[in-house]
Formats: sequence, C-alpha cells, structure tokens
Amino acid sequence: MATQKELAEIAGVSAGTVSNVVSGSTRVSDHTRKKVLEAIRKLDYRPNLIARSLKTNRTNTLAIVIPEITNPFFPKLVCGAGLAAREHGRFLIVVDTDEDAALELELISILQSQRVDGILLVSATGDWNVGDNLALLQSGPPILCLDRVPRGLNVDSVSVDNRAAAAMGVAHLLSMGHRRIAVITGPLNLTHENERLSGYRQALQRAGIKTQDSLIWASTFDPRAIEEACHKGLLLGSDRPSALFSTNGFVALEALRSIYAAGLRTPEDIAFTTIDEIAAADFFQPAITSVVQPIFEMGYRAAEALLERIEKGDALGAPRKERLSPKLVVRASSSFVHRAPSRGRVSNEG
Amino acid sequence: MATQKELAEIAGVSAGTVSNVVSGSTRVSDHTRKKVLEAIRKLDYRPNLIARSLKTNRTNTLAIVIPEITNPFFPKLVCGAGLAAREHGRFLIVVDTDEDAALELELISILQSQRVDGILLVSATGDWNVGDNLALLQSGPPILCLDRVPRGLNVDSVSVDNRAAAAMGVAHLLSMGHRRIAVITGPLNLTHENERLSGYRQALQRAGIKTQDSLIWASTFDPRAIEEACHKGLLLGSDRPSALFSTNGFVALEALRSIYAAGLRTPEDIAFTTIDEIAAADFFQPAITSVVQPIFEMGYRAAEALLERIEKGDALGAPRKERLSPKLVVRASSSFVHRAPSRGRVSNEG
DNA sequence: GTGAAAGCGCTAACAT
DNA sequence: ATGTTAGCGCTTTCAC
Repeated sequence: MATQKELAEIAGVSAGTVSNVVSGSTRVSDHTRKKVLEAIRKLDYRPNLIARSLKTNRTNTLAIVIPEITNPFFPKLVCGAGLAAREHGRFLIVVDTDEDAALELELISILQSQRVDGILLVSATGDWNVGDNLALLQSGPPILCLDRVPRGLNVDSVSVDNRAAAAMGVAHLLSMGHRRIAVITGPLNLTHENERLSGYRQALQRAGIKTQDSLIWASTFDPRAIEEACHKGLLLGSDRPSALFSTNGFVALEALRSIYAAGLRTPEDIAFTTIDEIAAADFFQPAITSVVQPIFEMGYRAAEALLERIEKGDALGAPRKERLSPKLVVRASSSFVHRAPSRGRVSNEG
Repeated sequence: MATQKELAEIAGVSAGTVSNVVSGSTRVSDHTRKKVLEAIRKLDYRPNLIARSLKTNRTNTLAIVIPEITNPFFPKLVCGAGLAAREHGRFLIVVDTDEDAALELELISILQSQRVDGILLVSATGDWNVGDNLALLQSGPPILCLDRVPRGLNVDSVSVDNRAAAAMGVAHLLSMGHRRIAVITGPLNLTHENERLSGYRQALQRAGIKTQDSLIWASTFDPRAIEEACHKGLLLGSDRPSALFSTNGFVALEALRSIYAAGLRTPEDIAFTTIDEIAAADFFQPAITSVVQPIFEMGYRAAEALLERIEKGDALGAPRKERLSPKLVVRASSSFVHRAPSRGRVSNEG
C-alpha cells in the first residue's frame, strides 16, 4: 500500500505537503493539491490510520463491549450508541464477551491497548472489587458503564432506574387485584437484577404485603435454570401465584415457554408482566404487558456522555451516574381473572 | 500511559530488553525479566498496539461488516466468526452499516485504513460494478463475502446454496399438494434473494407448473413494503394462493403479521414456509416450517477461510466460492388443507 | 505555500 | 543475555 512518501515522489512535492493535502490542516495551493490528489488516485492511496494514531494519540474510535450479541436487547443498545458516535464523527466497534467475565477483561485490555478513545461497557461482571483487575480499568481511556452498573467501578454510567421499573410493573399487577405475585430474575450478582428485585420488594411493601421467599425465583441466563425455577414455582398448584413478574426479556421468554409447556395460559391461569419487550411480542395472544426501557436512547445517551468525558476529561468532575426512566405498557397478559382453587393443574401438553 | 522507555529507566535496563520481555521474542534472564515485570505492574503499563502494528504491519484484528445488527440472523453469524477468530488468536470487531451502501463503503474504507488483517463482508450492495469503488476493495487487506455474494466483487466467499434452499422449501410445499404457491422476497438486487427466487422458479418448473407474475411478490426490507405486497396478494380472494413461501426470516415475520392481520390462519387459509427460523419460532401455533441455514457454521467457516487467505495470500490461488447446505425442518404450517372457494376472506380484525 | 526534520512507541537486526 | 539503532507512516513545528 502506498505511503505519503511515495505520493510525494510521484507528485514532485515533499512528504509534509502531501500530509497537508490529506489531512487538510494547512493551506495548500490549488496547483499542488491537484497534483497530489492525482497521485492519490493513481496509487489507490489509503491513509494509514495506525501511523496517524501513533502520532496524534487518538483513534477516533469508540468501542462497545456487550455480553451477548444474540440477545436482542443489546443490538438496540448498539444502534443507539452507533448513531451518536457517527454524529460525532467517530467510528464504533462492537465486541462480544459471551457473558464471560474473563474474556471481558481480556477484550477490554486489548481495546485499551488498541487505544480506542473510550469504551462503553455492559459488564458481565457484577463486582469489580473482586480480584486485582480494577487498576487496569482505571488507567487508560475512559470507560462508561451502561445498562448494568457493576459495583466497585467508579466511572460514569448511564442506566435505567431499575428499581422504579420493577416497582412500576409490580404495582400494576397489584392494581389489577393480584396479591400473590412471584418474581423471576436473572443472576442476582448483577446489580441491575438486584435493583429490580428490590423494586419488587418495595412495591409489595408499599401495598402492605409481606414478601415470601418461595415467590422469589432467582435464576440465571441459562434457559434450563429458568425452566427449572418456573417448573418448581408453577407446581404449587392451588397455591400457585396469581401473577408472575419477570425482570428481563430473556428470562421472560423462557418463563413463557415454561408456562405454556405446563399447559397454563396468561392471564387466566397466571398473569404475566415483564421488564423489556420480548421478541416478536405482537404475536403473543394475549399480548404481553411490559415495562419498556428506552434502550436505543440509553445507547445514544451513553455514547454522548462518554464523548463528553473524552473531550473534557477530569474537568467534568466526579463520575456522573445518569438514570433514564422506563415506562409501562399495559396489555392483556396482566389482567386479573378470578380463579377457582381447583383449576390449578400442571401438564406437559404442548 | 507508560511506555517501554519509561519501563526501561525504572527497571534499569534498555528499551530493547523491555520489548523482549513484553513480546517474549528473545530469551531474557530471569533476573531482568523480574525487574521489568515489576516495573510493568508499578506503572500499569499496557503495550501500545498502535505502535506495534505500525512496526509489524499486522493488527491481529478481523472485522465483520453486517447490514443490520438488530436482525437476529446477523448476530448468529457474528458469533460463529467470533469463535473462529478467537480460536486463532485474533480479535473480532463488528461494524453495522444499517443496510446503507454509502455507509458500508465508508466503514470498509476506515477498516482498511485501520489496517485490520481481513474483513468479513455481508454487503448491502448487490452489485459492485456500479460506481468506481471497486478498486478500493481490491487493494488492501483481504475481503471475504459471506451470506450475500455481490456481483462484481471477485473475492473469496462463503454462503449457503440459496437456490437449493428455496427449491427445497417450494418442493416441500408441492409435495404437500400445493399447486398455487406464491413467493415473497426481499430486494432482488441482492444476489442471494435473486438466487432464492430462481430456486422457487426451478422447483415449480420441475413440477411442470408455470410461474405466474402475480404470485411473485418482490419486496424490500421495509416492513410497510412487505405488508403492502402481502395485502395485495392476499386480497385475491378465492384466487388466493394456497401457500406462501418467504425467502428470508425478516420478510417471513412481517408476512405472518399480514396474514394474521387479514384474519387468515396457517395452514388452513394459506400454508406457509420460509427460509430461516423466525424469532421466537416455538411460540407460533401451528409451528412454522423452515429451511434452516447453518448460520453459525457459515460465520465460523468464513472466518477460517479468511484467515487462510490472510496467511497464504495469492498462494491460495483464485477466489474460492464455498457453499454450505441448508436443511428442511418440516412443521405444521406447511400442511395442505382442502379449502372451499368461498372461505377466502380478508378482514382487518386483530 | 512548501520543504526539512523530529519523533510518536514499538520491533528486530545487529553489535557487544 | 543485553544494549544500540534504524525505521514503520504519519503529523507538526520551524525555516525559508
């Protein structure tokens, strides 16, 4: 691949002048510019950004690190961040950690070594105080946590008010007349899942209802674990909760699978509400009530905030924790249906 | 951020020795190694990959360029490619073009300037002969086209046998007794969509059935366009096709929306089969018959093939066109149901 | 307006 | 085994 030096020779000018044409920093006469552009065309010249970055100490690149690209939640986040990055003339690269904390650490380290200008992190790690990796993150280009805000990482963050989101959904179920409401969560070592569980407790407490451990189904992102938790919970028979609240879309889809597999219907046998819209949501009959997060906006806003931090650095002051508001979309799955105790039943019919 | 020079000073050795410790190329005595490692820890040193790449002329990075990260098809591709890249010690970055040909070109150009070692391209551009951008792609790091194989880009490619995939699906509908089969496609300027249409024609021809233009619903990736095409086609009343074949998962989901919105059922009112599994497929009642592509494997194989090209270069010979085989998964939506002509009806009931 | 030259951080060939 | 040095391709003073 051609270099500026080669261009300079062909165009009969100095390398510095070529650089001025390419990056447009200094004024160049129309005549020489033309000659240089001609040479560029002839040699298929592409500026070597590696060399430029080494010199200028910036890459014009932002990275977003996500745990699981196949979970439809994250692509939406990426889209928002991508738009903001582009609007600010930056390039956004996406990296997938496969929900693996060790891989996440390695990839972040590479990105830092790559000298990206900043990193948007949706961490698979709930607590960065564990281990001695924290120092690595504190030095280097700015990191902003989005969606998930791990403990021990004192950086900017943009996330949804998770506690309010859950409280909102559970309060809605309460308002529909439900009193025996179960919650199913993802891994509780993740702060946002924890916050959502706490929102569930809060809503019940405000309604004067005592939380029961048997109604808190703490699970993981493993479909089998979710199925197991649901199966156990749904087997309660006439003691079965009248409503189930899921703390995220991935778990929700698996939970619905279990509910249907058990031959139960929403909302007749068990009412259902979840945080996040589930995939192909409009095909569900009846439609699923959801607490909707502004995912795209969260990505967009996060990239904006990260860029501000990059530009201003410490002048921006201490880490800024931004929270966006979710909103409730009421549909049919959360209704209250009077139920005779005897109706409770579990089957494996498809 | 610390440099090797600074490390050298602290450790009381030369910069070259530090480099040897960091990159492990030459043997270093345990004693000096220890001193250097100590300094690395103390200064939070992260090697500057920019500088390394400038020197070594490789970045250890592969890029995958996809048209639309929110379409669940592409994340699966990314996963496969990511695994292969990791297994070969490379870093994979993902870039989204938003199905925009101009943006795609710009992003590829940046990646080339970034000197990634190779690019996996799922192009939004059907024909690279148009315009004068071809030269840009031919020079620079190797590109491999996957899934979609645009015209005019003479590079390695890995894709599915699209013609066979469509022929397989349509042949299945024929075997179920359907004779009047419509097809709905994405944009036909994309070669893979074209190949699939051609597979549809082939299957009908083999069965001795003449294709009718009114049964070929050429659409785009715009949901409204798909809806319109379906609406028009489904309005045919008693003349309505007895089966609909969709050439991809995105279109399929929108088509099903239209079918249901028209108050029709699969397969009773219109049988349905599609290439690709649709999102939340197992929730559809009856389940949707699909021609399934080996998406993950395609991504994996593509990254492998690209790496071979990177290692061996022209020694590998002319561009290699690899085709993977799809397979048919028969479910309930494709059955044949005898239909009284009068049953045809269109409504807007939800 | 243009050219000459230094240097970004690193690797690798060579010298010791 | 370790130090010295040149140079990757670019930007950016500083002269002219």
